[in-house]
Amino acid sequence: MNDPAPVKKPVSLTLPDGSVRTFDGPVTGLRLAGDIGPGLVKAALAIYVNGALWDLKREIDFDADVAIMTSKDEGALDLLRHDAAHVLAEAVQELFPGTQVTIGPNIEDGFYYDFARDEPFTEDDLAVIEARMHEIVERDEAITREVWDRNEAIDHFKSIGEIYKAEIIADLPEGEPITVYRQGDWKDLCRGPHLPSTGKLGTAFKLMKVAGAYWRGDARNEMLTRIYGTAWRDRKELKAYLHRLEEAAKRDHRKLGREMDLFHLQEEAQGSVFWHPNGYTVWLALENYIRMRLAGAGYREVKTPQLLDSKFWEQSGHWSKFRENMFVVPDEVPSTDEDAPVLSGDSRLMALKPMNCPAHVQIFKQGIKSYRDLPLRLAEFGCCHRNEAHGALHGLMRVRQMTQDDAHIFCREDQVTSESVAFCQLLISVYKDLGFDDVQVKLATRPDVRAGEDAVWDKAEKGLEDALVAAGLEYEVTPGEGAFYGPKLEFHLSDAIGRTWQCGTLQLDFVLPERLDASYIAEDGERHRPVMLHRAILGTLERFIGIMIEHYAGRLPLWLAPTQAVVTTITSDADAYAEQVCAQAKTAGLRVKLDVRNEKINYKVREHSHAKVPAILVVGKREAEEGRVSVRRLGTKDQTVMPLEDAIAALVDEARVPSSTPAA
RNA sequence: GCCGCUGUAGCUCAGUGGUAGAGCGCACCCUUGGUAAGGGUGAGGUCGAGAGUUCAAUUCUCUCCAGCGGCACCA
Repeated sequence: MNDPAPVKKPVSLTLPDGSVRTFDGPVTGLRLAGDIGPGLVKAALAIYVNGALWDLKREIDFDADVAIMTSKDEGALDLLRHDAAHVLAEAVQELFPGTQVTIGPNIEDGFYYDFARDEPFTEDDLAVIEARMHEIVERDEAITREVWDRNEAIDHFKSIGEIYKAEIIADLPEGEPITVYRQGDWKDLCRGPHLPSTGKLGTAFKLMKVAGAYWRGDARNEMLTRIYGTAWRDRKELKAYLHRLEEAAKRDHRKLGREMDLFHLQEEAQGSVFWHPNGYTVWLALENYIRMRLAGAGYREVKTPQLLDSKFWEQSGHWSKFRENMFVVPDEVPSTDEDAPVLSGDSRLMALKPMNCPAHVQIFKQGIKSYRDLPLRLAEFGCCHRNEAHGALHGLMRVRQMTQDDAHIFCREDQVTSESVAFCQLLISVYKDLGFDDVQVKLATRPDVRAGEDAVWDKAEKGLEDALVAAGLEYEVTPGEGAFYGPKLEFHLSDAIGRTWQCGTLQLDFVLPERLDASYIAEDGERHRPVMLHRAILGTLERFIGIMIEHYAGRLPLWLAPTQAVVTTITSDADAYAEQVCAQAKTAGLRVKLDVRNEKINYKVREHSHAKVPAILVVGKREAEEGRVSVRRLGTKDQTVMPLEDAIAALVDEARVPSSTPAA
């Protein structure tokens, strides 16, 4: 029996300008482009069909709103980068037979592909692979989409030794079409869409680095070898991107920390910071600012022990949940005999605190608390130690000894929302004072394994959400990412190269008060559990200062700058006057240094500019005679000559701590 | 912790199977110069640590340590 000839149904496509083109049957994006103009065939990369992105060579057999994507479109880069990942994979499999492909998505600024190979790639391989990628682009291999049967696909990929691909297919939801993209002799399972041919990728790509990455992002799985690359529309964009990376490297807080003499790290205390006088000046300015803001928001500052007995941590739950991150110390007098073992026998175990919360609960528990005492807000610049994995350490951003601007709010359940709102408002106000407007906010909701009843979680999550809305914050929900004891808000800031770091946080906790038996007497005369809010604005002083250095490229606002002004001379004739200027500025409360070295003014200006000193007060014979100073501000070449008093007054005004009341 | 790379003077980096070099910085001398490097002289290095190969190792091999880039973890 013959199939009846398919009835050709006309297809009408509506273009973005509203015009409609009708074809006598199914039509590809490519044909539509040709119908519109030959230039478009060349420029077209893919086509939007009712909002979904399709391959140009896929037949459209129904009426639809369409838009042809060219490299100018937003989203074109994603497509380009995804194709670059495929070309990378093809190149790798050509060059290194037996290498398995896994996944290769586009990411911000580029793409990567994870390969399974006994021998990991090294950076030397990149040049060879990249050269092969260029060949594949030159071959201009046609890329075609095929829909496969699920089981056939699994069998096929298994048969060619691609067990990861087979696993991916097996895990795809039933009913999801299995699409395989063929480019030349090479093929890969992929959702698509893709460019019509490899030639469309162009030459504006570059392989950047190799790295290890766990299969499916799980450390229990085997490690794959990942190749990162970047891809752009044209060479000019690629060059601009590489330039951007170079510029970002100049703002690296580790580099600036050295250049500005702020801090250093050394291997005998890895992960713990040696703060130099300059850096600690910034620290103190920031800490005092936060101290002022907290006092204004009704917090009381406390200080709790560093070293606590292991039984304390057992009670808090840290011993079972967090011990691998804790520094444990035996409480024993070490042997003074050089040849004897340092420690012997069985001593009690102590641990350096990794968090402040259990200690704050102890303060709460002293005496009997009434509902009238709530909310009780206990703040501490708490120095904590966490034994972070070696590979996690990163300058100031990830350390082992950290000082949090920590506080715990003990309150009634009905106070959770108002406390959360107040916290968000405080946080935003602080970030604004510190120059950060661009904050990524995440609401991490209940994880699968959790303590507490769902009704409580409902309330807690809603409380946090309400707080975000009340504070006018945009946020993203990260489901399942909350702590086991409660949901949390995370406030992320970006570093110089776009990596984001969590700084502020607000976590609701219904578990710890229970575990440590904290209670208050309510109006009904009964004992009730308080709710605990763990919260930090900066997160840790270390990380926040690291972020600030990069954010400001070292050019800290005057109130935070270690040295606010340098007074320097043209010739030694003005030394006496310079000393007077310096003394007067100091008296006015400025952090000022005197530089009367026998060096040329060019040299001294250059040096202090490199050190990121915000203001240079140059004095020569003329200024000395007139009681004036020549002010040169960092980042400009301008010089303003003004009376000494005016210059000092202006600097003092600018150096005022934000949100502080001006001196009367 | 896992994968890759790196480790030479205070900093940035060159270099070599026969124990090392530059620029900047530093010290001293000359220079008193109006807003991003004035000139000269000099002092600095167990070439990350340990083992191995070798007549000889900073150089080659192995182990360890640390740093860097990712992954995982996380403020």
